[in-house]
Amino acid sequence: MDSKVNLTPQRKAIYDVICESNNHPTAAEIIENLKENGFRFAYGTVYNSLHYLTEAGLIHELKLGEGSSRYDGNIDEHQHIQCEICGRVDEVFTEINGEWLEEIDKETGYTVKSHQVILKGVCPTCQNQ
Amino acid sequence: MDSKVNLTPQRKAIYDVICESNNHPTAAEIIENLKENGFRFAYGTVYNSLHYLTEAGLIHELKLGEGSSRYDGNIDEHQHIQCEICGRVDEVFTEINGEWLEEIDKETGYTVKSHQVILKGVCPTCQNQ
DNA sequence: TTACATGCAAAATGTTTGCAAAATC
DNA sequence: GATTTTGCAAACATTTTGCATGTAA
Repeated sequence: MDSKVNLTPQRKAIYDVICESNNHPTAAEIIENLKENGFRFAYGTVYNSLHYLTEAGLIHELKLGEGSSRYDGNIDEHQHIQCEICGRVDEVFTEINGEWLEEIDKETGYTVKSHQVILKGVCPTCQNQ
Repeated sequence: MDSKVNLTPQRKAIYDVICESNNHPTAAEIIENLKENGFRFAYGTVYNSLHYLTEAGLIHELKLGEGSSRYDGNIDEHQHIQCEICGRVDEVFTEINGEWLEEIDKETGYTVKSHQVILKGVCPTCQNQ
């Protein structure tokens, strides 16, 4: 299916920024980053591309409740933790217990399709301050 | 500490709407609901009051990644599940495994302070359709 | 009187949309 | 030449802010 993905120069540049960033950038951060690299795309183009890349499954859109979405180039199943102090977002790969989801199914009557865990805490760097 | 909460008529009306709603209303829904009850507060006042009530610990603000916040009058520790089809939000009381959080601590180096789980699925009503 | 609350409108924020121009197949 | 993508600006929705007015200890 990857063969069908139409990676225009703009989309590629945006995708690269997301993958090279280690901090789940927001759209605004992506645009800023692009400027530093000499690109200057319109907001519309960036959001367009982000939607396209998300649709294509190359990136994930993270809505952590901050107002602006963040974007993640790692498409493996994982969760996120955000530092309350500096705001950085890191990956969490320890998976949630499957039994827990079954419990929810029973408790709520819902057919559970997906889950997103947003953890908050203090990152190692901020702990040393 | 509750004795210090200053429940003005506006705040009380807003609080009542949230508690009486069984569907975690958004600010817009709260305003609409207030209108039906004959109140007509300014947007600023409603947001002001929602912040106050959140600060006071009477309600919780839910950010489920929809663009707009929802508000919840149930302040017991619990999570939420949202129907992908009709959008309604229900409570989930089955708690997450404590060991899981300790794992995260070890894996990430973060001091985990809180966690929010957002489940998506299909509610019983929508399943029958 | 002093502090806090309200109403209103304007501003800020993040995102989406419409459309003409450009690029691609 | 048809389809898709881009760039830009305007529109949009939600939330926040500033300030004058009003209310309560």
